[in-house]
Order: sequence, then structure tokens, then C-alpha cells
Amino acid sequence: MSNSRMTVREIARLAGVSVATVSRVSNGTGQVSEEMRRRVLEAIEKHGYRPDHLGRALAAGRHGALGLVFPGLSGPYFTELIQGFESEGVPSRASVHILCTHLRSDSDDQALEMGRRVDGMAVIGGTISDHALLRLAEIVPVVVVAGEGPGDIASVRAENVASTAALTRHLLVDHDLRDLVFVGNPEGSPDVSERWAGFRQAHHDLGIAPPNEPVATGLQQADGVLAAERLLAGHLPQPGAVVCANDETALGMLVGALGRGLRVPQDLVITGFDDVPTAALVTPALTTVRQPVRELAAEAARLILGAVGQPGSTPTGSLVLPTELVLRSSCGCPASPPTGGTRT
Amino acid sequence: MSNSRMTVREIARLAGVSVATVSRVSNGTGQVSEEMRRRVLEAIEKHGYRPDHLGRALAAGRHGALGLVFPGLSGPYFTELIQGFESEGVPSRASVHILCTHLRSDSDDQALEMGRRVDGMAVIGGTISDHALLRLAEIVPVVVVAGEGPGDIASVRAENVASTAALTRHLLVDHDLRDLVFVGNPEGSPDVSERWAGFRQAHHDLGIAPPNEPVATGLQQADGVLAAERLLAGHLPQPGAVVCANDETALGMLVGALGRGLRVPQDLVITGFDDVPTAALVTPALTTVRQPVRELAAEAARLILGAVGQPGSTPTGSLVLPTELVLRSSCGCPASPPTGGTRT
DNA sequence: TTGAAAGCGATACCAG
DNA sequence: CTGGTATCGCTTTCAA
Repeated sequence: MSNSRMTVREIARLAGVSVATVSRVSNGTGQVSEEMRRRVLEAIEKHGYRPDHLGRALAAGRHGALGLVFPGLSGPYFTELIQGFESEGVPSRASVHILCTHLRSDSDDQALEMGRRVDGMAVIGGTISDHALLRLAEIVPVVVVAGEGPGDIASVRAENVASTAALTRHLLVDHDLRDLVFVGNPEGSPDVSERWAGFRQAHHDLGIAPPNEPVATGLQQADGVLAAERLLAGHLPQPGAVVCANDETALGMLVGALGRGLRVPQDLVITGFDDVPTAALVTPALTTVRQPVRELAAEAARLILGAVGQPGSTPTGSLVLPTELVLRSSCGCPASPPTGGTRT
Repeated sequence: MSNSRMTVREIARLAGVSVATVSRVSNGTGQVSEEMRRRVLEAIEKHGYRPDHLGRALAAGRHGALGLVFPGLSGPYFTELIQGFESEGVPSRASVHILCTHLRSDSDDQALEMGRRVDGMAVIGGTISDHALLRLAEIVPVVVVAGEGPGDIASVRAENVASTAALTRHLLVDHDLRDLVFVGNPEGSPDVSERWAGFRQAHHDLGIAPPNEPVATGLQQADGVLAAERLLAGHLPQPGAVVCANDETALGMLVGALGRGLRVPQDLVITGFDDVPTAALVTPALTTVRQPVRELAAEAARLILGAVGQPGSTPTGSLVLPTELVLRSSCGCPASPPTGGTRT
């Protein structure tokens, strides 16, 4: 019944009409008499005809697809990102291509190649070179997510500096902690770089001696566990608090600390960033900064989709979404804070 | 310099040759004189021409893309899966489309829609209906990953039953544990269903009273933390060991237990499944079953790619990849076992 | 070796 | 309303 080798021409022949009429019926465009419509619909139904995507795309000059380029790190952050992006594409019937550059050296070329297969792209900050980004923007609408692009390429990101500074200040002032250490690699991504900046800024603003170099590590949970080992096992002076670049690392750090018999927050204060689902559930619950990841991705998709129509109109401007300080017990705050968070 | 609006015709005109020659040069097919080749290459270079993907795909009758359908759960498992799949596609210059059904009701339709945009698809077991799978197989080569398809649709999965049974037996016999509880929802996915079966089988084989109903929960870390609450907070009889459906849940359970002041494995034994990176790093290290997730995805991609050439030749047969029992300390085994694991 | 022309599958303009 | 036909960008016979 459903032969997938059906074409407009075949259906037209079978229904005894022209291809133009078939096209009109299958797209609901133009005016078609009831009689014709019935005949065509019947033939379509009977043979299970579905217009070929390639033919349609070629004629329309659109791929009906969006691209997403990310480094390929695992974890809830990226999954959330993908889903936010993808769900925004659904209404526009745009499918999503993904590309995990995964530290490969030919990432630039691959991204460029993807640029010829989609109508627009979102690129996570720090995954490909600025040069490639610029070239990409000549081909399709591009927006940088969680980072900043060169030139006036649009970007969507979360507020990092002020919120991390607020978090750090909270530790320094409200809990009177000292010797904080930052866990994360500022070189690794724009996000971490900004958080590290906020961390230092808080120290500076309060006239407190600048912190030591960060413990440069990855953003996965395993990296957090490893960092815990490096930080807590040795005979080094124990830190007063550990400010992690994201929740995953913080969670890894928490497991590492707990597994070592340390009490959190009594023996060690730990904070994260993101507010992933697990953060609120662990004991002690993780103090962190909530970031609207899904929104970030959705906003990026919207920006791109909006520019797809007008040729040459790559979106511009940079959008910074607000974040929210979420005080829980891993920093020493009472278990049930009066409010879910403080707007930054 | 690099106008993206270049077409074969333009280049042909500019180089003073025919479109056929341009095509031959840009694809390296056929015989072209050195002189012509030089002229064409020059024009291509000068104007930054790159053949349009749509035109090429339409002419070739191929999309140059593969599809991956998954439920949309977060975590290292799926990321690993995506990357394994994607990296296998790269050599064949096939890009990857993804679709997170995310429990949506129209998943079947969306998957079918995707079927018309790719050359082949991998579908995670349990994400779409058998009916849809069958229809999909009429359109493109399909393989089910981590599950079993209807009819003779190919499938690639890891060995679940025997390995979970071996793990359970280890707990029951070597550690003389009783009152084990299984955490995971057998209805949720084929994988979990098989693991639950292995869990029961071990009890049966040893003539031990069958276990209680499983604690049906999701596969994310947060679900594990929640399960810990449900299981450990009440006044219910405490379980002798918790066999989790995957590492993520187990890790969540571990944090939950540790955060409650329980000692693992002295007060509670916890095991997982997958052997994600974090599993080996936490304290105590997690006893689990190693599963070759990346290989699973790569194998699926290979199967699909192999069938793309021959029309109508959907791959068949089911491949079951071996898993490996990894004994670490969360079950009570000594911290450094002599061997990394035992082949199942 | 090279070029003219016929598709690939669908859309849309322009007459009728 | 309906049908013929040019077009989208590229590949690939088929002759020359």
C-alpha cells in the first residue's frame, strides 16, 4: 500500500491531474475544486504518498533544519541545551543536526560543512575558532550560545560574573569564610572564564587578598571527584570553601568529600553553578546559581528561526539572561531558606 | 571573495567550461585534462565555490545523514551513545540528526518524518511503537539500539540478564547479603526490564525467596537521590543491598546514603550498571557492570551505513555485546581487586 | 576529453 | 480553477 517510491508525477498520473494540482493539494495552497481535491487525496492516501523532503527543500531553497555545535561534554547541561533547542525547532518543522566537535582538530571544517546543510546554526562558545564563526555567518544565520562571538554575531548567554561574585561575597561576608578555591578551567570555556572573573572580583571589591590560582579541571562529575582527591587528600592547607565552575563538578566534589568522611558544610563548604535537578536533592542540598539553560537554547533557536526568512540577515546583538543565586545548605545556610533564591 | 551564491553554472561560465566538467573536477570523477582542471580549480578557489548539499543529495538520491531517536534522558549514557554514533558517521561524511521524543505523544509521527530526511536510523529501544518501527523499516534501514525490534529488524544491545544475575549472585553468595532491592522501572526500557529479569533469576537459581517489587523510578541521578529518600528515610526494614538499574541512579543513591550518615558498604551495599567514569572514582568505588555504550552506537551506525547502498536491504539479525562485571568496594569487596573485571 | 541535455522531486509562475 | 513548464543545483549518461 505505501510505496515510498511515489512522486508527484506518479500521483498526478494516477489521479488524472497535473503535478501542479497535486502540489497544491498536498500543500493546501491555492484554490482547488472539491472534485479534484478528492481525486488527489484519494490517490495520495491509497499509495501512501509523502512529498520527498529533498525535492521540496531544493525548490524552496531551505533545508528545514537547524544545526547545533557543541564540544561534546556529557552531563545534564548539554542535554538540557539540546532539548531546549530541539523543542523550539519542532513547531517550525525544523529538525536538528548536531555536531560534537569533541576536541577534534578539524572542528572548523566540520562546522563549515554543517553550514551548508542547515538553515541556521547555534554554536556553543569556545567550540570553534572566531575565524570559522565569521565565515559561517556569511553562509547562514549564526548565534553563539554561552559565549560571545566576534564581530556582531548574535549571542545568548547567562549572566555569570555578577552572580558568581554575589555567591562568592555571600561566602566571604555572610559566612565569614576565607581561603576559597575556585575549581574549573577558565581557559576551557567562556562561561567558566566569566565565573572565575566574578570570583576574583568579589575578593577585590571586599579588599580581600586575591585567591590562589584555580584548580583547572573539566566540567564533568568525574573531574570533580578527581579535584576532590587533589585538594583534600594531600597535606596542603585545607580550603575554607570550594567554589565549583558548575554543579556537576560540585557534586563530584561532594561525593569525594563525603566519601572521605568530611562533613559538609561543617568541614568543607561547596558550591556549584547551574542548579541541575540533583543539586536540590542531595544532602546537604547544594548552594548554587540557577541558570536558564533551556531558555538559552530556545532563545537561540528563536533568533535563528527569525532570521531564516530574510536573506543575509544574520541576527545580531547579545542577550544576557538573568541568573539567580540559590542558597541551600552546602554553604552553611539553614536547611530551608525562606526564599528559593535571590534575583541577581 | 567567497560568495555563497555560486553554482556549478556560474563556475562553468567563469571558467569557460561546461557544468559537466566542473562537476567532474569538484568530485574527482572521470577524466579531465590538466588544462581544464586548472582553470576550473582556479575559478572554484577564487570564488569560494562549494557544491550545494541539496542539489547533490537530490541528484544522488541520498541525504548524507543518519538519524538517532532517543527518549531524551540526560546523562553520560546518552551522551556516550550520541558520540559513538556520530563519530562513526564522520568518515562517511554523514551528519547526524537527532530526535528526543521526550515522552511526547507524537513520537511515532516525528520519527516517521525523520525517516524521510535521512538515509538510515538508529532507534533506542522503547522510544517509539513497534508499528512505527515497522513502517520506518519500509522507508530506510533501521536498527534498534538497546532493545529488540519487532519482525526481523536488526538490533544491537548489551548483555543484561546474565551479567545482572552474576552481580546479584555475587551479592547473595559471596557477601551473603539478603533482602536485596532493585531500583529501576522494568516497564521503562528494555534494558531495565532485562536487568530486573536477571536480578530475579539469580534469586530463583539459588532457591532464595523472590525479591520484593522493584522501586520503580527513572534513570537519572536525581531519581536515585529520591529513591534513597523513599528507601532509607522511612521506618521500613532497611534493605541489605540496593541493586540499581544504572550507575546514575546508584550514584544518586550513594549521595543520598552518605548524606544521611550511612556508611557504604558497611551499612548499605549499592551497585550500579554501565560503569560510567564517575563510578570508579567515588569513595567507595562503585561495583557495577561495564557496558560498551560507545561500541553499541558505533556498531549500529556501521550496520546502517552498510545497508544504505543496497535499496530495500534493511539490516537484520541481533547483536548482543558482552558486558563485564566490575567488582569494587561499594559491594564490600576489598578496595583494590586483583583484576579490573570478570568477563560475563 | 568535453559538452549538451536529461533527469532527481517538488514548487510556482503564467496562461488558458 | 487547472495545466504546462521553467527552475532549484548538481550528477550522469550519451554523443561528438
